[in-house]
Amino acid sequence: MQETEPKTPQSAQGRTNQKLRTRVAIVSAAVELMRSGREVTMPEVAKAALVSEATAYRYFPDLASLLQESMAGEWPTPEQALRAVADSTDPVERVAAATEHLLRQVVAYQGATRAMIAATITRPEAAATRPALRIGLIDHALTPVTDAPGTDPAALVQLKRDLAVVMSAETLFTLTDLLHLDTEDAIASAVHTATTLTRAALGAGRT
Amino acid sequence: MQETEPKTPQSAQGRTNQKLRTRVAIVSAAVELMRSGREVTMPEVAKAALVSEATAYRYFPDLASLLQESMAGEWPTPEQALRAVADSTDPVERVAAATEHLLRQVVAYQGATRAMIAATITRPEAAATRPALRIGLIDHALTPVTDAPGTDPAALVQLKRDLAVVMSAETLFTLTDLLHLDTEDAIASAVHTATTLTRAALGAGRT
DNA sequence: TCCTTCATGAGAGCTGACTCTCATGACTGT
DNA sequence: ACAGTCATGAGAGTCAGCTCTCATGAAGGA
Repeated sequence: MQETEPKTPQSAQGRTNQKLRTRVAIVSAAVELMRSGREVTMPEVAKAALVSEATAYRYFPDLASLLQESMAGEWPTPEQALRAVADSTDPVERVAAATEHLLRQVVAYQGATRAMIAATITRPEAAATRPALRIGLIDHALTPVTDAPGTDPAALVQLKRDLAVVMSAETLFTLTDLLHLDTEDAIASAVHTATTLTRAALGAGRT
Repeated sequence: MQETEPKTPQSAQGRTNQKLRTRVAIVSAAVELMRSGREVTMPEVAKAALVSEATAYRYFPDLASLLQESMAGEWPTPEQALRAVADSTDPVERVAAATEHLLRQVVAYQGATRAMIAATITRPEAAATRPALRIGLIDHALTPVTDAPGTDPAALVQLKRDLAVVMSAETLFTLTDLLHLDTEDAIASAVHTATTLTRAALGAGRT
């Protein structure tokens, strides 16, 4: 019951280039603003894109969608992110690298990420596309486990949930805003938490 | 350079009863609305308290403060929360109980909690008083460890950070909104994560 | 009892997330 | 080259979080 990709005005028909140009302009403006790390608002993006706010909303139903698409285009793929540990088959090491990468990205796009959480927390439905990034990273970090035999599938599912909670912007903000850790300590803490969970899950099945 | 407790209009001086009544009316209204689990807004609270919005803001600088104080007054103390495991000296068991309790409270006051996170995520400074609840619970759950000798202090600090991340509304919402778990599965998952971390931290110090 | 103090209400104002309408004019196919 | 389509802009409007001002009237002290 839905168009798939370009849900721009009048859904994918005629005047395609114009629409594409507009969409790109909006996303580019958003990306540029995001890179500053500051908060990103619709009015700001629209102004920077030389587009009216109304038009921006015609291309993206809400701020979250815009930020989501803009970030997705900027973030390295899981492969690129984990290039440093590409040769490693040690899940613990890979998860550590993935966690650190994820959190450093969040720090870099902190303002946009906060805006996204704010826009999403009171409308859970709008969060549908959010998990893509972390899930991709988690899965890729755990490929050595997934490929190899001998791991309890249920344990793997649980580990992924554990990591989805820990490898997150929410974790970063909990550590910095609530516990007042500085960025580096927060990242170190999260990495430690993630590796602990991974080690525990893959360690053994005694008792 | 600051008054300590009742930072009501004209800080604690004359007309004390009137001010107390007003403050209580506002908090009561907030509590009543919170109990419904629905979102809580300043205009709603003010109307329910038969007070103007301006007055509400005179007593509480922002929504977060109001919700914080209102929730704090409603939540069981750590002792009450962990009564069921009061006799237990097993940190794992106690942490499990604490986590489940915490998350069930969050579920009960879901709307207010979401509003609080929304109000807090884009203004980290305003989050100052938030961690009180979970930290209190965590500390109380870990008393058997704290009291007893033989645990690496650094490991304890790290465990508390781990748990501060996992025993949180953010965790619940990550699991329900992003991973689409239902409430019970989400709680079970978080409890599992918390116990895993506790067991790992207190298990031993090998390698 | 009078008078000062001060809590409060009413309401305007500002920002941001959205929504909706209406007129314009650029683009496209004929 | 004309005409109809449709992306877009402008702007008004709603709601919530907040801030600020001004007038009022009740509480409390003298």
